Amino acid sequence: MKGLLEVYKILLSTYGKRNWWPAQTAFEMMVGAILTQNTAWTNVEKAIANFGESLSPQFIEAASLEELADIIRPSGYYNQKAIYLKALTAWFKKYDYDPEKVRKKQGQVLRQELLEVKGVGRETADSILTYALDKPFFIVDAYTKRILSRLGYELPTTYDQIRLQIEESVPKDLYLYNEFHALIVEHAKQYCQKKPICEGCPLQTFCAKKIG
DNA sequence: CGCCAGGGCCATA
DNA sequence: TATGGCCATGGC
Repeated sequence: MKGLLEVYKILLSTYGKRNWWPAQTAFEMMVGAILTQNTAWTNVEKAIANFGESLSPQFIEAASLEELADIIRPSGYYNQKAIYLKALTAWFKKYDYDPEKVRKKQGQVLRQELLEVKGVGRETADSILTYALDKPFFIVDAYTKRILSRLGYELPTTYDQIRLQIEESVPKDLYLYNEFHALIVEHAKQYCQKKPICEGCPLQTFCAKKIG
């Protein structure tokens, strides 16, 4: 994907450093990654707020599925996500709920482990790896595919093919992956919703160049 | 009222 | 491997 780094630079100069992901702790980040699946972040915020002071792996381990579902109700799919949070927490317990212990393992190994957790698919795994565990894997979400497609890039069919192509096109750097994805989300929210807003779009020139 | 949001699971062919 | 149904709330 030629010119992808240029896209990153334009977005960075336009929106500035994002300093993502909005979470206080690694565990809160992981919880947010589950709750935001196909869900508006504003609803996730309500669910997070409902935990109050008890957003901890210990609380989720002890809580019943019914209690959990009731707390996370605003985030939608609450019955499924309650199960997912339990599964994620059970995985985390193997590391004594200690993010530093998790980070001692290799990224590829952790990715496999995460994909075996019910409710953690590729995008969620890569989000957790990049934003909570310091293991760089480029996150391919709906926004990423939409923007790249509109810029004129031909995208492969599977998630990992797209991810690998992107990773081959930019320096393999945790900080860059972190910022780039955050910038993509910010840009998409402003200009790349279902109905595109090309007026004032900072990628307009680049976009026109690729599409013609 | 209908559409959609920072997906993933499962069954099916 | 690739579709399709399903899950569910809140904002617009």
